Amino acid sequence: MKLDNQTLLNELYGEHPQHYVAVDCVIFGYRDGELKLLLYPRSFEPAKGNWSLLGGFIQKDESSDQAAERILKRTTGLDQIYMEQVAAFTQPDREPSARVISIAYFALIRLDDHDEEIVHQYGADWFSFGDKPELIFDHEEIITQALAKLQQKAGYQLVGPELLPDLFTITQLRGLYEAIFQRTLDPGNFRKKVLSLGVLKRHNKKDSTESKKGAFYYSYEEKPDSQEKELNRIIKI
Amino acid sequence: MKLDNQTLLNELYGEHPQHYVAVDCVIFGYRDGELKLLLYPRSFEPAKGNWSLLGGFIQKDESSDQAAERILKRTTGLDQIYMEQVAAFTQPDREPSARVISIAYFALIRLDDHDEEIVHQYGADWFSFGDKPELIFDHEEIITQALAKLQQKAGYQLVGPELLPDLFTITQLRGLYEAIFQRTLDPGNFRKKVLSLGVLKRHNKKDSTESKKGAFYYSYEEKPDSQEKELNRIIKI
DNA sequence: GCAAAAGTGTTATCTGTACACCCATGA
DNA sequence: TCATGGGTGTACAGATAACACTTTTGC
Repeated sequence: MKLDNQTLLNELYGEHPQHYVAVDCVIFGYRDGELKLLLYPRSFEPAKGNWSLLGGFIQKDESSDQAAERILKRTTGLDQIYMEQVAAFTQPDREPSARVISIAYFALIRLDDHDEEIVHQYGADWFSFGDKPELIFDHEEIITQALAKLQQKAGYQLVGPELLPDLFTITQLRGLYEAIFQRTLDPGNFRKKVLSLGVLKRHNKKDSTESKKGAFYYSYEEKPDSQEKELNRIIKI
Repeated sequence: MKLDNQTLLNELYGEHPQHYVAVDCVIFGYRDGELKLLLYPRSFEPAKGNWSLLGGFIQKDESSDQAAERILKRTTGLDQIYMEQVAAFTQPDREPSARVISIAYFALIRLDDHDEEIVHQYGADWFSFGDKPELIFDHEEIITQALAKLQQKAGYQLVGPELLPDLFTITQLRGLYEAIFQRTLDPGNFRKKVLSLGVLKRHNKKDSTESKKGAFYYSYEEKPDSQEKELNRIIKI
């Protein structure tokens, strides 16, 4: 107990309670036409061993963004991951044994990039979105809201580069969008739509693993003036 | 200091710090064609007397939703107000003298409903959105994000009933939307769009204060099957 | 040759937008 | 009667969605 520090604070806000504040990360990945979710067996009580989102507590001098980055880095070995805040979850009884306020994030990571070693060292595993185990506390609800946020983001700008390799085909990109929006999309119309955004650059190499004809690889091209075009809707929700 | 309680918690999460967690409410109103904002002179140190959002600390057994409701009720006398979480603001130095995590909300209230007495008793005042004073801490940024959230909501469903009287004209509704989106909207097109949603009910009474011809009053009609239609976009952001 | 994905083209329909135009009425 | 906002109609541009069709190549 840091009583000295506590005393200082009491002069200002001392009559108010303090709370544990955690971050919980919904980590999305994509492989084989399916949206994946990284889940962990909880390593400490309560609910030790049950499947859970990746989480941790906010420390004294870090923001929730920093805490989420720190936790993600520690457990997956990756940094500079795309992350976005989802919402704060604050029901007093959302954890049974202590009151913990949770600030939820979603993160998008490339499945092939990331360090399998570190992930497995924590007993973590990737689950298909449609086939996930029962989760502790309100983590199911957190995931639902995280997916809604991801759909919203993906509806306004391409989420290719965060979840796919540097080079990808339009069909792979469509597969990703079908996974995110949980419905099929017309191949021709999708192709025209994403190419019209003007942010994809075609390469001369072809991918021949998924079709006999072979499909051109594309990469995401960072254009400083491409912002405006991106505001057009890609998928109408 | 509730040391006994503290000790219990320490068995689980004791090594982690705790934080003050506040809610800050961006309270929107609408009058005379302008979006309004309810601001308070801060009643306690630090920054006492400076203009600020309405805020307060989350107590032991309440959620942030409940805290926001409690604070709003205490200061405006109103309950059952539409409120929505905006985001958590967590920069460690966002307040200069102590670390306070803030969960921001926006609230929509009808300016004519609310109890002027209670509001003024706290020295609070309504400011036009375009003409607000300098605010403490990061409250400017909170307001920016709150407006973005409001625009998003208003783009997908009518925000008439929360901000306007029970009976309103289409022109008044358009004025509200013009204030929210900070741009002019075509009168004819706006009328057709909102009426096509099928959620407005025309009354036989007319309002004659704003035009010579007089305009029909409408009210919001709660239809159980109107959900689907509401998902159509009202304003393209 | 055939199947299967890649890629292009065509068309009907819907939506957004600009704007013309009549209506009702208080000043 | 005329200015003003209320309210309706029209017409064009662009986006959406369904789907036909052609290309390429491994089997």
